[in-house]
Amino acid sequence: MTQVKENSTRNYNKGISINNCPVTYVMNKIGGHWKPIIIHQLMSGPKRYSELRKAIPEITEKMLIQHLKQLQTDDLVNREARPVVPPVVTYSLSPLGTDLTPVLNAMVEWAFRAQQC
Amino acid sequence: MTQVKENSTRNYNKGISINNCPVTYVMNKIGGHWKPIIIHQLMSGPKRYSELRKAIPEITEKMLIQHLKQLQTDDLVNREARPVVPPVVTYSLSPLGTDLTPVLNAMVEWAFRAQQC
DNA sequence: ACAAGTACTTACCCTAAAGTATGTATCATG
DNA sequence: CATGATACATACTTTAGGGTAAGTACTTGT
Repeated sequence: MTQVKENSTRNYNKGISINNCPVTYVMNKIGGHWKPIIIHQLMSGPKRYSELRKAIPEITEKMLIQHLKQLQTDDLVNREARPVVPPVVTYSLSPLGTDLTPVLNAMVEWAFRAQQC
Repeated sequence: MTQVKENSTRNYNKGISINNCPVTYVMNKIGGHWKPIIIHQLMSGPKRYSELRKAIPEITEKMLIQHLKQLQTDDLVNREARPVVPPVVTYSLSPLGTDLTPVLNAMVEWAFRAQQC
């Protein structure tokens, strides 16, 4: 029975609220290797699961659905499943997810300015 | 002798350039648990090492200097050491680091909009 | 009857990032 | 002569995130 350390920063940061640090809050939502890439793909319009896989060839299926699920629970993407066979599942950005555009744009702008120095 | 898998996505993402994915490029610079918090602290002006420690009580010294070093090599913060005893070391945002302000502001704005929904 | 396509699921492994704990150099001061 | 203050360094451990590989359910086409 291995003890879980409740008061570690690791655990603390998980439940961090917007009031503690808004930037950390955002990082928890869109941080990591894959989430920004997935969001970026969906910014060019809704896509089926298989289309996302083709658009991001390096991602594994596990990572793809795992992050898509997380993005759903965070209300950044919507999932629409048509009950046909073979299944047709379409993912799209929610209004909240669409609102991320200025954030990602600011990042891209900074990235190019950083490159020039 | 354990083989290192050269062609893993893990390794691939490390050397990712701005041309592949600007957002991932930015994430590599300011992502993680602590970097945004440190940058945010320095946005209110230069601070000594000990001041940063007091301002971010949860961070360990190891994490603090480790990320300060990384931020230096990425040219986001400057380090100024006065050769006195006891030492006086002051950290401040570089011009490039200061340029991150719109990015962090966009994040904060989005965070508060997200909270209302 | 079996391969193919779709959208997942699950079990197991590996590593990088984060955390813990302790040590170092220098000098002023009591 | 030992303590305190500052700004680190370093060895070891833990954990969360990511990766690999294989399996599932359902139906259409051959």
